[in-house]
Amino acid sequence: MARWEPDSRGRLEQAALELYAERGFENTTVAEIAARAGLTERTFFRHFADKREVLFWGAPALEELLVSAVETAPESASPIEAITSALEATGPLFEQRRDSAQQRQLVIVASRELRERELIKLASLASALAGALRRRGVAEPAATLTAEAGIAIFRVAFARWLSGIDSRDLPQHIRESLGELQTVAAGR
Amino acid sequence: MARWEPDSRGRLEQAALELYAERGFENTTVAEIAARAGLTERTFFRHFADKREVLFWGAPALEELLVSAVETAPESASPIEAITSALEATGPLFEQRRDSAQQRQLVIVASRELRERELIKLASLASALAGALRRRGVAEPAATLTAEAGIAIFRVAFARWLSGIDSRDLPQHIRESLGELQTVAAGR
DNA sequence: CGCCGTGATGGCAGTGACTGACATCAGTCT
DNA sequence: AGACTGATGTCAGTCACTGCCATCACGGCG
Repeated sequence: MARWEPDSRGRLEQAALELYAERGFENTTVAEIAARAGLTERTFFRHFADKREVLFWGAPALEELLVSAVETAPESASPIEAITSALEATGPLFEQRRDSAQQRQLVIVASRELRERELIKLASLASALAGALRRRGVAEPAATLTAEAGIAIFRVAFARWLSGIDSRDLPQHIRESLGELQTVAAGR
Repeated sequence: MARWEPDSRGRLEQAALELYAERGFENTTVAEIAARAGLTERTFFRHFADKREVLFWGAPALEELLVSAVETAPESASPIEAITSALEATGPLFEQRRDSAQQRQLVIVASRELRERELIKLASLASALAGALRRRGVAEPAATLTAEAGIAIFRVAFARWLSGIDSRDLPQHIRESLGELQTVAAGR
């Protein structure tokens, strides 16, 4: 028999999400999260750098997916097209877990500290995307501007998709937000 | 005679910037900042909500300036034009203090916590700009997308201006970044 | 003239996030 | 069997941040 229950990291993630949702991020202590997971505070900090990070374990995989999608986009695709199609490729990753994504988003928007953390994750994503564009031969500042525009598109599309304002799927929202951005950028 | 030296808030800002620059944000305690300003830790927290906020006292004025510039832009101006011209209007505000803006930016970039705080300030700016656009009759999601695009333009332009890569002034960099964004958005 | 309210500050105890050092011990390797 | 490893626990310590109460120059007011 194993010495400890398995998947302590997953139990910590689960416990943290539950508690943040129940009583809010600010009103939850790390000791409480650890207790619910049957562990101690010290162990929490061995798995996560801080109290916020426990909600963002998916970021590295998302970044990897996006970057490789940009890198494998057809040579002929324009920068904004490469970024947009990469964003669309994240559809399956989110569509399955719409409910949990929604709950997580509710928790994040309810806390300033968590919003800050989300923003820096998105900024890191933008920076990685800009790097991938540069590897495709896109010069600065076009690479950075395109990546930032892509993140803006994603933010708007993701929010609309989560709000369930209509029944379109995430890639459709992304495509539509791209169109909107192109319209406003053109000065219409 | 005054009971205390005047401008304790300003002294705290000054001391904090100096110490963050000298030994880094992480290696500076609030007690040290307060001591250099001839005050106590408790007083620091009466003036600033936390250790990061001391670097961002200019944000409300910037937001006010940008919002009123958007609101007073000519009726005929397109949304992106209204935002861009508002951003250009911040030129004088920064041009005078280029050196201190540069030092401040060095401090911010060196610390993850400070970068997070900067990002949420910019996001709050974007949200305020989107609100101003809506008051001009711009619908969602165009308002949000235009505001976010404007912030991206500003970030790129500001960084290039600070880097001193050439001798153009901030409004010129903003105008140029707008052009770049329009080019990449169009799919070129 | 003397009393009183006000506002900025200091002092102090307490909570909670996070860290470093060391101990424990089931399972594994040799 | 004995050494080794890796995940966990224990504990003390630092520091950000908060609540509460004390202090006291200043300005007004009777």
